[in-house]
Amino acid sequence: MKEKVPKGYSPSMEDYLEAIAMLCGGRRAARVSEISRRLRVKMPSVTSAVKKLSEQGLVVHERYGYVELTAEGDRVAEDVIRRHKALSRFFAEALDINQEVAEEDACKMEHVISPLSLERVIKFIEFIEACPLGETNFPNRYKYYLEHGELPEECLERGLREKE
Amino acid sequence: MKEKVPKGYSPSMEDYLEAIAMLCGGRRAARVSEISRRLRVKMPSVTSAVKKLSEQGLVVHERYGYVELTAEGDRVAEDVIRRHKALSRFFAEALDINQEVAEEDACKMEHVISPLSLERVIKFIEFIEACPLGETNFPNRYKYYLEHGELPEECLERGLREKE
DNA sequence: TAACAATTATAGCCATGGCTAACAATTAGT
DNA sequence: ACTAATTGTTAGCCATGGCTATAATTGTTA
Repeated sequence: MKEKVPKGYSPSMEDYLEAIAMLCGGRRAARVSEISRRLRVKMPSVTSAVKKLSEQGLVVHERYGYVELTAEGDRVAEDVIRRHKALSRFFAEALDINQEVAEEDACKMEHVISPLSLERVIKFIEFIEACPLGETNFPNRYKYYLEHGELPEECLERGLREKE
Repeated sequence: MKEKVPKGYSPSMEDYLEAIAMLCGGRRAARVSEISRRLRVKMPSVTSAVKKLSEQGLVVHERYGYVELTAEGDRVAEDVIRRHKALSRFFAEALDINQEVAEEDACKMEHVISPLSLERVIKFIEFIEACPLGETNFPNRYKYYLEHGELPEECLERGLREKE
């Protein structure tokens, strides 16, 4: 019972937890070599990170063996993944960015976004997906603007009407 | 002529450049103590950062004197500021996040966002500001959804119409 | 089962970027 | 002009998180 309660973890440690959770994928545990490959760091970096995480009670790891998340580690990892998914969906679906770049940006931003902004990003996606306005819906108009550099007709017409 | 051409700078160094540019604000140069206060780091941290920046040709600094950006330093700083402004406007105007949190998030994300995503964020703001649809415009609908947790009428009606 | 390959760990280095404590220069007050 | 306060620098510490080189363990296979 000496926990600092709602701790924050470094981007690096969050990356390790996320990678381990993805590798475990429900079933088996993760190997050091797998984590190393996934995060594109060398194995000694993984070993020392895992050591640190295990001292913090986030993973269990026996020498030359598997790496597994503890309940707490899993909780943290799932939260990172939640942030990641929200951001990558936002980039891909709302901003119309290709999947690869969307993932890359999500990977970096997931560590720094505030809880409030995260919730708003999620609301935003919910909203644009739940509000289906056919041809005139928001994503379509936005994409038209992206492609043509000009506003679509609907916007222009109404804009003019307002002005006079 | 030994430059690595389109270098990338660390978040920390970008923060220093940004702070110096803001403090110089066109006219006078910056003092170490000002940078220290603005970034909430101690003065020795500033001294060593400034030393590094001057080795990289981004600032000019004479002992016990002022810190000024070089042309190159100014170029980099302006780019950081551009990213910052785009992001904070996006958070504040598009996601309806209060100014303070918008600034905080922009401060962190400005260092990691990809050029593509940045451009899209800018386009996004341009779009929602340029497409004025009165009561039924996108920001209004989104804010309605934020406040009520329910889609506004326009969305619901059309959504139903589509289904049958 | 002995030896080799693959995997993992350890030791120890390096860069980054904070910090404190102590010292030095500059500026201001009298 | 002298001294005190302010400002800035230096030296040196620490944590983080990479890395290489080398050692240890495990698993496989002849």
